[in-house]
Amino acid sequence: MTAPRRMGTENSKTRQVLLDVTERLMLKEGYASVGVRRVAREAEVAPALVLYYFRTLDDLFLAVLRRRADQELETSARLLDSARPLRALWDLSSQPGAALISEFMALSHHRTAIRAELCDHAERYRRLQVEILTRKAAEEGLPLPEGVPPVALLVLTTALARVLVIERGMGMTDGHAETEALVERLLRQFEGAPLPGVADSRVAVSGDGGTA
Amino acid sequence: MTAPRRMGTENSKTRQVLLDVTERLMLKEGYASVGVRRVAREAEVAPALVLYYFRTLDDLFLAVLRRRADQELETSARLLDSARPLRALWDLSSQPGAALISEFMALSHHRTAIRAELCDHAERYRRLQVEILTRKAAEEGLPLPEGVPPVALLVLTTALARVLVIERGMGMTDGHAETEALVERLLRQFEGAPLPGVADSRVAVSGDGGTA
DNA sequence: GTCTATATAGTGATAGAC
DNA sequence: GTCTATCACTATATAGAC
Repeated sequence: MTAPRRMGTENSKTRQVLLDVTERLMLKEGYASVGVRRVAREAEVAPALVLYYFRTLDDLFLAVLRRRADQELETSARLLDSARPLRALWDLSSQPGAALISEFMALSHHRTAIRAELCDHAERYRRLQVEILTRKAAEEGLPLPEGVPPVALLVLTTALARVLVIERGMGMTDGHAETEALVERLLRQFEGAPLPGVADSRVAVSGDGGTA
Repeated sequence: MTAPRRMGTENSKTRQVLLDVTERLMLKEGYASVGVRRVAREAEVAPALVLYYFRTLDDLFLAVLRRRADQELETSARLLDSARPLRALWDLSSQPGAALISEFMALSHHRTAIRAELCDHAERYRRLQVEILTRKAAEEGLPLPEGVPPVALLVLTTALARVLVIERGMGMTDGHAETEALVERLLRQFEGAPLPGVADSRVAVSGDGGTA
């Protein structure tokens, strides 16, 4: 029954710096480069201070994940609720920072506490997006392809963007230009699509963009 | 000028076991779970034996990567050269073992020797597939969508399959059924597509599959 | 709130016996 | 070909001074 260890407050500036440093480190050098000493060095504080704000390394990772998850939920909700939700989703998922979630996926292989949090976030994130897309599809003229469930469109879009971001970060660019051109063409088709119910509101993957 | 350290031969059975163990470990618990002692324990040998076959841990990772890369090149070349190359590609990329490359991508963030090898493999892999797909598209009746560069089709297919494999491995299945149904529908369309040049050989993402 | 010092356990890698 | 023993280093985490 020893006294509980002391711990820093949530709104400390140092705490934010530690979160920033960890996030940057994960993106640049991968989760394995994150350690008490390394984070402390980058933040220019003593190693013990890291464990003053975060009891364990897992807590540090979890805090970074939660902050990012909240931010993603907020940003995506705002952007998706626009005139061009699909393009917004594509742009959002194509940001370099989107690679952070992939890093957490890799990390979660051997940190089970993180897997739970990550699965939870992914589920909430996807459901929120489906809800917004579906609502917009019902309410407005809807720039969305018919016959494709919003959730499938969501998975496809985010998956493709995510892989491109990761490959780009590794210096792989083979086929990216062609793929991005294809996405751009599809997005334009959705955005320029006529009202639902019209015959050629379908989305042709091939073709010159018109109905010939 | 000390004598070089001793080292095992390429075709040793123990060596193969160590490679198997490492690959399995990476898939199940992530690259961070791979260590000299852990691999030795799983293979039921002494830790020093791992470093007898692989001078450093990097060498072990590289050997696993190279074996997998060679195997992927061979398998994909064989499968892609079939009547339904796209479906073959999809099935191949959807195997659980495909997650290994993702794990190496994460690992390569802080092991530069691995990044080079991985980029090299990815480039050769993609080019081989493009070459086969393009050749088949030219030679045969071609079950391929027009207006979409083979390389873009390749990136799209492998990216989507990869993300689904990873998510499945984490227990996330949200939207997978709908996405797989969409892929299945597209694959069927390609396979059942008439000869190129015909008006409706285009690929409709929406619609009931016919030209209505 | 931040530090120094340290406990305890882990790591990759090496030398040399069998 | 496989082992035991060990070196040098790093890891997370804790205790307690300032």
